Amino acid sequence: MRFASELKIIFMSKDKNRSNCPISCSLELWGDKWSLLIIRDLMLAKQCTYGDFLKSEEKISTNILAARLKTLEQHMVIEKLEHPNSKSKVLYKLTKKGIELLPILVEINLWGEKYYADIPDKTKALLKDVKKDKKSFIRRTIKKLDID
Amino acid sequence: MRFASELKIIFMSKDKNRSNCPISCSLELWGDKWSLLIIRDLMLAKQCTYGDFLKSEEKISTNILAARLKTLEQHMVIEKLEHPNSKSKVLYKLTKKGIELLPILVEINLWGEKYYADIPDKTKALLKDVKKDKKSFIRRTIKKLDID
DNA sequence: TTAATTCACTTGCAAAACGCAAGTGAATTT
DNA sequence: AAATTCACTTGCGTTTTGCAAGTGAATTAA
Repeated sequence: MRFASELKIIFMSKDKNRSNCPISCSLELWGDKWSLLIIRDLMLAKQCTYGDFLKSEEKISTNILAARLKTLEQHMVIEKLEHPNSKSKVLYKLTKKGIELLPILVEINLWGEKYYADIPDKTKALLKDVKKDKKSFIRRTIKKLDID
Repeated sequence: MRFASELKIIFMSKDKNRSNCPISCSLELWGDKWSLLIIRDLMLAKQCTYGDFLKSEEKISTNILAARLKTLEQHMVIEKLEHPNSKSKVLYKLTKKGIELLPILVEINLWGEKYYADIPDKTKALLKDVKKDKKSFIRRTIKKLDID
């Protein structure tokens, strides 16, 4: 099935967009309940293994995780790296395109903080930092993520 | 069924969240391929009828639209108004909570503009304005949406 | 050196969500 | 009075999700 499924990607590359609206196009790629959580994990941890994602609080199921990782990789939002000291482990990290989703995640975080209760202390602390100087927070975080 | 379905909202209010992460909670509410397009339409048009949403380029199907409008209303992101000169029409508009999604939509728009081609001229013009002064754009747009 | 464990996935299957087309009843227009 | 518009609802086939169990390669433990 390897070859067949790769052909599928090349020739049937998920037909036409609904529209050229950048919001609509973006949602077609990562507009679901899981993709941005994967991105979030990578923003916080810089690099994650498959198992790391599974350990996250929201308990994504393994088949969904595999599917999301595949399409995010196909669309170059994330990339795979080989683990420095293990052939059986795989490292995932954000590409530049993925890192640039940070401002979106920041705004979602701020909105969510305003309308949901019992925000974890760790998140609160982070958002306090964000609110002190949003631009600087984003610049600093991107810098951290950018270095290999 | 009116009363029964309202009881359902009160007593069976869609059990537990996956986590208290504000991103995760936000995605549970509007993390799908359609909700933010409804919000987008309301940001641009200020008020929409049911039919207006159906006319949007992305062609949401009517049952999905009805479902999304219901949950967005239940969570007080949008509200219904009676149409000034027709009993058969319904007007939808954003609440304060909904209006405050604007920064998220702006960032999605900017990201999407960067990574997708053939962005409509109207959107390009809007984003040019955004990039000139993001804060001012958001302030002005919120002001416009706020006035009844 | 072999057996157990870990790792990144895949597979099967039931349940839920989606997408399309057609239908409904009240309000409005012709 | 009849036709049309309006905001939905309903039915139904297809797709996606979520859960549990399985797979094979790599690593660790015995």
